[in-house]
Amino acid sequence: MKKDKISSAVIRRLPRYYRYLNDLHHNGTVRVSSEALARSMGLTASQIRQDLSCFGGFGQQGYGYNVDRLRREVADILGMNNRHTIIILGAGNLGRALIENFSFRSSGFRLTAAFDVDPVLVGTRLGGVPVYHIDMLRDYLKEHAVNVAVLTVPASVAKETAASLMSCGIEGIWNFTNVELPRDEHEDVKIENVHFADSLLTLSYMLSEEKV
Amino acid sequence: MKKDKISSAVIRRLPRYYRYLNDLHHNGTVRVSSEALARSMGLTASQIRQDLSCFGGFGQQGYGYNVDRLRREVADILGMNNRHTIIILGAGNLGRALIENFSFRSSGFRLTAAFDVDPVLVGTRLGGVPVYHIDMLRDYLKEHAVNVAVLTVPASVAKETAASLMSCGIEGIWNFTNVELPRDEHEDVKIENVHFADSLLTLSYMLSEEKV
DNA sequence: TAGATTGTTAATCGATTAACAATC
DNA sequence: TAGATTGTTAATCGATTAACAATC
Repeated sequence: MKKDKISSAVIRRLPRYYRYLNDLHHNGTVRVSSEALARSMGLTASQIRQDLSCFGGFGQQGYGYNVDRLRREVADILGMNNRHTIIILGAGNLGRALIENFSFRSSGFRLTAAFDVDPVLVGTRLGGVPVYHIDMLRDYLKEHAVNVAVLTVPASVAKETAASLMSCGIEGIWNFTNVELPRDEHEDVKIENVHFADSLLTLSYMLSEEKV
Repeated sequence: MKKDKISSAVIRRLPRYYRYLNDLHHNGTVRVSSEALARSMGLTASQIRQDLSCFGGFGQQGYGYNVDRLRREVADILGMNNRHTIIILGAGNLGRALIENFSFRSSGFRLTAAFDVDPVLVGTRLGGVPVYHIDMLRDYLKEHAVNVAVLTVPASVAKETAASLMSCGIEGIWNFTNVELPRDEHEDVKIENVHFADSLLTLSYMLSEEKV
């Protein structure tokens, strides 16, 4: 599916392109030039054209880009049409916040189940999905094709839960614990970390910059 | 406080250095070489020495770095000793997850209050902090020195809430809404975005890479 | 056709890696 | 002292920006 290796700098910008294009689309904007898009995103037109040309020529000389077409192309590049299935491990506040308020669908994922150890939660439904006991995880994964797991368990059980997921053949982990997950022999598992503390510390750094 | 302008690539790595150094410290490790740290973090020793030398010489030839000393230096560079004060706007699931499970203290922040519009929550306490009605925000900010606000409100009110914070002189916003916040005339406000969707889409991209 | 804007090649800039003298 | 490892300078690599011919 991929020609050359795309640099991670480009990849990290793709979701942001998608977000802006989606907004433009919902505003009813039909065409956009690299110049105009660059201005609104705070990038250079050159960079946008360079980035997009990694994947093909989506524009037209003298016209620019068709917003809807480009939006769909970017969605496709991001794999948003791959009907990924996702489950969530840990239905505490954070897990619940994601289940109830995050639109997995908008990113092309179908959330099918949540897992927790709390007897009060197990057997209930949250935001439309059933909550199972975490002991049922292996059986569930055997019977359902699941690509990705969201890890919102306590840090103390993060590593073992991740190991269990990997041994069941999970393809990706969206990790919200502040634990660095070892891949061990499962080198092919994709891990995307959301490190809240790293993010806040970056802000902390920015606050003390240029003071004095 | 800063000599030359530090590149954002370096800054983004600092919290990760802190995390690893903190772990080493808690393991009782006293010294570490750039070589050993690089191996465990998946970087090159050169890069670590280069990064750290932006801020000064914290190591010693023939020995390496004293873990505790370096950890404290990095903490200081990150501004973790600046006793920042933080409030949180929006005490829904995500806000509550942060209030109850995220250790602001470990990042050098003191969480002092939460704000929401839900009459059931207003007047109560969550995780040790009082919940006020969001109408009290301006008054609260007048009477208390607050550096940073966490934005966990619904997307529909994100922009106006941010504008209100900025007009009250907030220094930083930790933004969890999927809305791009305009700075308008408050150019000096630091904004750190946590875009869940961008993160998940990056994972989605990685999943479809190298397939075929 | 004339004007606008792409895709791409070349030039520049910045970040990472390599090398090594300094020195603990 | 000999060995280890830093901090820094130089070399390389990669990413961003500039320029422009192609063309809608």
